[in-house]
Order: sequence, then structure tokens, then C-alpha cells
Amino acid sequence: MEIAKAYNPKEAEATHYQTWEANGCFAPEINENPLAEKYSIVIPPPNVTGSLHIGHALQHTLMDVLTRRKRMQGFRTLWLPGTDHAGISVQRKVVEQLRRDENKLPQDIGREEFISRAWKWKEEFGSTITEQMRREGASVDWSRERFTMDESLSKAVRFVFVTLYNEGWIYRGKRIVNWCPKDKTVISDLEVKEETRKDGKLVYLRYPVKDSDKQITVATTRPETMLGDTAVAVNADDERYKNLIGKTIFLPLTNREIPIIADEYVDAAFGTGAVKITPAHDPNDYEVGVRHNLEQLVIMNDDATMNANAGTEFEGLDRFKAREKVIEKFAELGLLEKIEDYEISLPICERCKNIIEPLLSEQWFCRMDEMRDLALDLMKTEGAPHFYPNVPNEKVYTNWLENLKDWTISRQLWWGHQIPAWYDADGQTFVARSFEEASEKAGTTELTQDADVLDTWFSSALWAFSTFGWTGEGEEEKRRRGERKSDSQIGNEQLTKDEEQRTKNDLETFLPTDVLVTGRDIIFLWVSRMVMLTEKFTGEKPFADVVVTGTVLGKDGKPMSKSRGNGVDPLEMFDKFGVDATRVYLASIATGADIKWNDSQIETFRNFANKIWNATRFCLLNSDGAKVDLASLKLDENASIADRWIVSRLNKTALQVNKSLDRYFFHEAVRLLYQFFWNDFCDWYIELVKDEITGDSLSLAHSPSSENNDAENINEGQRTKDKGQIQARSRILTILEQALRMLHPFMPYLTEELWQKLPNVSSDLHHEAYRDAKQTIMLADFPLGDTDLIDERAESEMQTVIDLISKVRNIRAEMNIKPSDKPAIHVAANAETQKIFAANEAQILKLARAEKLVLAETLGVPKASAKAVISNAEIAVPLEGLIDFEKEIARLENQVNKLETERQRLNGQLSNANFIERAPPEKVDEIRERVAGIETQTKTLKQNLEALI
RNA sequence: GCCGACUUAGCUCAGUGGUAGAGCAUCCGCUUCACACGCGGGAGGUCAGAAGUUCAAAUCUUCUAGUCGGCACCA
Repeated sequence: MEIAKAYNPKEAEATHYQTWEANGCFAPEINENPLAEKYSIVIPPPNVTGSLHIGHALQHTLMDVLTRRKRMQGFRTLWLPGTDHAGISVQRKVVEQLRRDENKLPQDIGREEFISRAWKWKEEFGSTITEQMRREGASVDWSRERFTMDESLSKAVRFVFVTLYNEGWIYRGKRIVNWCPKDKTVISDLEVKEETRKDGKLVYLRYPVKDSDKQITVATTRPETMLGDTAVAVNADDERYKNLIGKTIFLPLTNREIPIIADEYVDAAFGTGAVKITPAHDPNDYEVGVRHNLEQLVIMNDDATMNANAGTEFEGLDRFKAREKVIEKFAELGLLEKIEDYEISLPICERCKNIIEPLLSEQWFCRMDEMRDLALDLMKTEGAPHFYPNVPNEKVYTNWLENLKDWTISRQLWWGHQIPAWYDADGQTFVARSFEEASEKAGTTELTQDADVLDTWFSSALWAFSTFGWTGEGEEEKRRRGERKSDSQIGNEQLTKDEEQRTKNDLETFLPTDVLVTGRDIIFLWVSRMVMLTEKFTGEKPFADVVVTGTVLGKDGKPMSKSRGNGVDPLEMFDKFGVDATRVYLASIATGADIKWNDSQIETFRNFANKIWNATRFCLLNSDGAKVDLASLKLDENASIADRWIVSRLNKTALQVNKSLDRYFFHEAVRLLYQFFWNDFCDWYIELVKDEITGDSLSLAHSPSSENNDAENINEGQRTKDKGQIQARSRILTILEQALRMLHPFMPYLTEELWQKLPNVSSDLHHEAYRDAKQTIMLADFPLGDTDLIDERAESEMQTVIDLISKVRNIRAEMNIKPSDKPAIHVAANAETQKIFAANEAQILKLARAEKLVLAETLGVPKASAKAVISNAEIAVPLEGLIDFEKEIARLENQVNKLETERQRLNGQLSNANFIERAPPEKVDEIRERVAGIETQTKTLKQNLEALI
């Protein structure tokens, strides 16, 4: 078979994904077993405006690893893909497109046309990320792809909104909100970020008191808001101002008079002790205003320019221009006391980085108190969802819930789910799932729908169940919910009947999902809201577990960002190192840990991919007559140590890999597989059996046609040898094949490419749930590992052989013995250990590059020998004429010193009476044994040393 | 201000009570018939610092320092 010398990822990446998809491998329907347990994951829907970044690649890799393993283990597996309509982002793209191409504003074309343009934009550019996911190898079921604005998901949104409204969880009201003047919409607290500015100013303004020559000085960082002041507040106990309470102030730059009020919000010790109150532009002032029934004077437009309420001199000015002008005017009037430098933190719009303006505005809100309790109860009573890693995520989650405030759910955008509320001519509100329903309620069709849309996260919050077809419509849903609760009580008799329905009904089959894999940053925005709304509307948990991934930082250790230019494009990595290498690297990051991007690490896994390629290449180059055959791993009593050892290692690895993945320790699974494949399989097993499986033996050299003619010429011995060789070849192929299966979830392309090349692979190797499917490694049975096949004795015997070879290699290297020189190896050991070495003589001679192996009870070698000890044997390599005595002395001293340090440490423990008394006896014995072992070795080394001096 | 995480070899990182590890880099040797994206062999660490708990601490507790997050406040 022709096989290239190095792995070329591009070839494998080009073909297999299409084949898997075409053969329906990603859909749960591929599973032929009606009783199969389900395993489901919904993807955190990426924004349609997005393109794949390294965080997606990380999360998708983990989800794919989980999904692929479970699928291989015969679960009815669904990983559901989809995208989020990303309200503000798409709106901004379309606004930009409109401006650039037609020099128009959204108002110019109207809402309807704007929305149709947005859909067009989505159709045209919205599939970038889903295309990129194909490249990643993500085994998602594209037939179930969802979009948050699909009709069925939109129905769900309306149903939920109406229900929550009717139950009093959603209300409309005037509140101070975070207003983004750039996007001209309200945004939630979670979308506001803080930015500290050192160049802030604190401006002290003097307000003249009416009927008095007194002035009150107030300090502010936003002087322009004084135009909207409707009071000055002081603390009632403040002696300085006590007698001014109830008096009136002439508010400069306006012709308004405002009261001086007392409120406990004011801290007499802070600043001047007097606070200007602007109820329409500050949340605290708003509260004060409500308490004192103050006028709420809005002085800004939605683009943060001043409006008519600010006075003719200021109307139309930008807020920052107005600020300067207010200061100027106060200075002119002699009312500017001073300006101090002041470090200030500004609220910034997370997306557009503009400064947020707190603004009084009428919005829709979602009350969170009861929903918070739903979520908190789940955590308290069931520990659900379970976070991985648990620390610190669970605590962060619950702390946040405990301090939750109401959620502003309306947005002043056109792209999104328009709020299903209608107003009649009198301003009465009718909340309904459709215009028809609203008209019916209102008794008129003269209705106007609320212009706002819902926060994108509102529809995302339903993602765990709306994606499975839940729309909330009709009584059916409720009935099903009721049925489902009782199903579990009825028991197993109903199973078969239910199974039929299960395959038809995604909601019942796949909810709750098994795990959510997502980033820390959206635990609040998304995870918590899914928990609340899924529980509220389906009575189910959205997911059992939450895996919280860390942040992949740039090479400079800072979060990746366009402005820093430290981003890493996953697609570039795919091109440079291959998809598989990138995936394993991402999976090798400790769960939840932040990591600095590091090219050398990913190269490690590129090299690993190549190693796997070449190991397979080796097996294939020596595969004549052999085949993948699980029976070849059933070893009899005559089996070699190497075979027993590798089978044991394989099964131990499989057990540990499964255990690691069960607790989402992807990095541990990667490490186990890397070590098994490279160290155990390549470095030792291949080398140990190389002679046995390479080279044409006599009969194999014959072409099949001549074989019959020459059959009688082949003697029995040769026949046995051939048979043994073919068995050995099958065995190594089978071990390899098992390893490829375990590697598949991490490295799907490489493993499929190689697996298909192995002799005798077929769908017979599939898990029994996929016997009829076309042969692919992705449906092969993922090894669980068998404790009965773990052979500790073989492992320790093999270790003895490895130790011996390593020591001789060490001597060779330290003594500068040429590769072509083949010394003898003398070993002194007990009879049992001698047997082990004797059984592996050929391998020892080959791997240590030695000429002969002399086994005895005691060493009888010339003085000019290099020596070493291992736990149960003494080794000597006679080096007549080659030995450098000084070097040998140094080498032995080095070994003695190492042992001595260790011995002293252990003796320290043993001489501690408390240790002997309180430590577990096994532990004490273990230490004693080790000291004894060290002493024997040291004694031998010292004798050798003395002999040299 | 409150809460939390992190600090381990030159670099990037594993390691949750019992012999400090990996990859890369480095040093020495090797065209050994799968692989130089390789093979073999070395060197390199007071586990940030201090105190404590324990027979035993990188690991548990407290404090200190530095780094980074989250939340709150900000007249």
C-alpha cells in the first residue's frame, strides 16, 4: 500500500466531513437501537454576524469530543447547532450597509423594508460560522439547525412573553435605564462595562438660595445634567444646611426654582454635603425624586444631544459640548467654585464602547424575584446544574442570583422579536400572541404594536427547549408535560411504547440536555436565564452539567482583541497545523483554566498527529496476511510479556480515558492517550515486536499463484513462524485500531483517514447500534477498557526489561560508545528475574545494541566495566579499552549521591517516632522497603566505585 | 470597598495529603530499514514569601506580596 511519509491534514479534511454528513452519521436517527439511551447537547448559538474565534473552537472541540465518544458508545446522540439573531450586531451591520451603499438612514426605508434587508443580510452572510464549523469537524446534526428567529422559536418567544405578562412577571414602566446614544437603545446592566478614567473632573457649582445671600455648592462630574435638576438634597442632620431645608433655589441658566430637600441618601461627610438631584438622569436621584415626588425632567434626546427642556441656549448641543458651555456660563456668572481632577469610572457600552447615558425611559422589564428563587432552589435542593469546574463557578452563579435585579427586556431596535403588545387609541395595552388575538381582546383592529423588540437574550433563554420544537401553543403541550411527570412513576412496562414516541418527539427525547459547554462571561446572561425559563415552562432542567471553559489569551497574556492585535485565528491554525492538532491542543487545556496561546504547544500535537500517521504507516507496511481482529488480543498462557503488557496498558488507558471524560477532564484524557500512543505503543511496543513482524518470511515472499506449487517445499517450522508472524501483525494492527478509536473524538480526520486504510475494517467493528451504517470509525465501538485484562505482573515485568535497557543505553551514551560497537551485557539477578530477561533476550540485545546477554546469580566481569543497578538486578557492561575511568567514577558517584539524598530523606521519616506510630502501617512498611532497596543498590554501587579507585 | 482565582524548570503548563512531571527551549550523541514533525542520553525546580494544622504539605488554614477576574460604589 502506498502511504505518504508525512501526514497531510488537508487531504483528510477535504473529504471525510462530507461523507459523514451525507451518510447521516450526525443525526440521532443513525442509531438503530430503539432502546438506546440519549445524549444531547445544544450549542451556545453563535451570533450570525460572527466568524469563528478561538473560544468557539475550544468549546466546539469539547462538545464534539463528548458527542463523538457517546455516539461511539451507542447513545442516541444529538448535538444541535444553530445561530443567534444578535439584535444589535445585525442591526448595526445593516445600518452600515445602507449608509455605505445607498447613503440612507433606516428611517428612509422604513421598518418593514429594513427587516427584509436584515433577513437578506442574514441569508447572505449568516452562514459564515456554520461553514467554519464544518471545517472544525463538528458532528452536529444540520437537519436540526435552528435560528432564534425561526417561526417556531418566535412562537415560543411570544407564548413565553404573554404568559409571563399575564402572570405578572413582565411589566412596563418608566425607569432609569442604561441608554446607548450610538445604538439608540436601552441595554441591560450586564451589557455595560466600566472604564476608569484618570482625567475626570469634579466640578463645584454654586446655587444661589432665594431670599438669601447664601449659596449652596454642589459637586458633579456631569455638569450638563444641572439643567435637569429639580431639587438639591442635604442630610437632615447636617448643621450647615439645616435651616435651609424647605427653602428654594434659583437654578442658574434656567428660570426655574427648585426646592432644598432633606434625604438620608445624602452623606453629610462626603463632598460638600449637598447633592444636586436630577431624577431623569441618575438612578439614585430617581429614587430620591420618587420619595419627594419631584418632577422628572428629561433634558436629552435619544442621541444624547440636549432637548428643548435644557433651554434654547443648549438645545441641540451634544452632551459634552453642553457640559463645557455650562461650566463657561457658571464661570461668567461667578458661580463656578472650582474644578478638581477626579478619577472617574464611566459606564461604557460593551459593543460600541460609547459612554452610556443613564436616562429615564419607558421600558419592558422582567421581574426576577420568583425566577431567581426557582434557580436558587434547584441549586439548593438538587445541586443543579452542576458546574465543572465547580470552584469558583457555582459560587459566582449563586452570589449573582442572590443579588439579581429586574431585567430590562425591551430594545429600541427593529431587528428581533417585536414585543407582542398592542395599544389602542386610548393607550390601553393588549398583550397577545398575535394581532388577531389582541384585536379580539381589544374589540377593535385600530391597534398599534409596540415598536420595540426583545433583548436577544430573551430568545436565547428559551434555546434549551424552543430548539426541540416547543412553541407553547395549544393544550397539547401541557398535557404532555403532565404525562411525562407520571411516566417515571409508571415504570418500565411502558418503555417500548414510549420509545416509539420518543424517536418522534425531540422535546421529550432530548430535554433535559446532558451538558452545556460555555464561557464564563455568559453564566449570567444566558446560563442562569435558561435555568429559570426552562424550569418555569417545561418543568425540566435545561441541562444536567455546565462545563465552563476558560479564556484563551493572546501570546502577550492579555485577552485577544482586535484593538490589541493579539488575536489568533483558528482557521489560520487549521491551515498551519491541521484541524486535528488544533483540536487536541485545545482539549489539552485544563478545564476552565485560562491559557496563553502558545504555538509550540500546538506544534507538539501536530507532531503527535504525524507520529500516529507514521506508526500506522509502519503497521501497514508490515501487514501482509494480517487483519484487524479483536480475537488477536485474546492472549494465551504462552503470550509474550510485551503482548501481555501492551494489552494491559491499552485497557488501563481506556478505563482512565473514560473516567477522565466522565468528569470533563479532557486534558487528562489527552495526556493519557498521548503517553499511551507515543511512549507505550511507539517507543516500546513497536520496537519490541519489530523483528517479529518485519521482513518477508519465506512463504510470504511467494506470490499467491506460486504458493500452491511450492506448498510441499515449505517445512513445518516455517509454517509455524509464518503463522506467528501473521498473528503478531494482526495483534499490532488491532492494538493500533483500538488506539485510533480512542483518539477519534479528539482527532476525527486523521483517525478516519488511517482507519479506512487498515485491512479488514468494516461496519462489523461498529457499535451494535450502527451495524447497517456505512463503515466509519466514528461509529466504531469506543473502548471502555476491561479490568480483567489489566495484568499488573506483566506491567512490572516489562518495567524491569525497560529499566535494564535504559540503564545500558545510559552507559552507552555516557561512555560515548559508538552505535556500531556492540558490547556484552552482564546481569546478576535471581532466577525469576533472569527468566524475564531470558525471555526477552532478542529485544534487549536489539534495543540496547548489545552482542550478548550473560545472566547469572553474581557478576563476574573485568574491572574495566561500567556498572549500574536497578531495583532487582545488577548490570555490568565490560568495556575493555573503551572505558574512561574518571567518567565512570563520576557517573557512579552521581548515582550514589542521588540515592543517598533519597535515603536520608526517608530515614528522617523512619526516625520520627510519631511517623511510625501514626502513619498507616502500609506506609511505614513501604518506606522501610524502599530504604532497604536503596541500601542494597548503594552498597553495590559503592563496591563498584571502590574497585575503580 | 466586597468576593474570587492564580503564582510550580528558561518558556507554556499538568499535578487537591505520601519518591516534583510534560511539551518546547537547552546540552551530548545518532542518515538505527514508520517517523529529523524523528531516535537515544543528560542537565535544569527552597513548588511567590511567612506562619500554622499534620507522622507527612506544591496540595489544607491564615497572613503578606504580585498578577488577573467578577460585583458594588462613584454628588
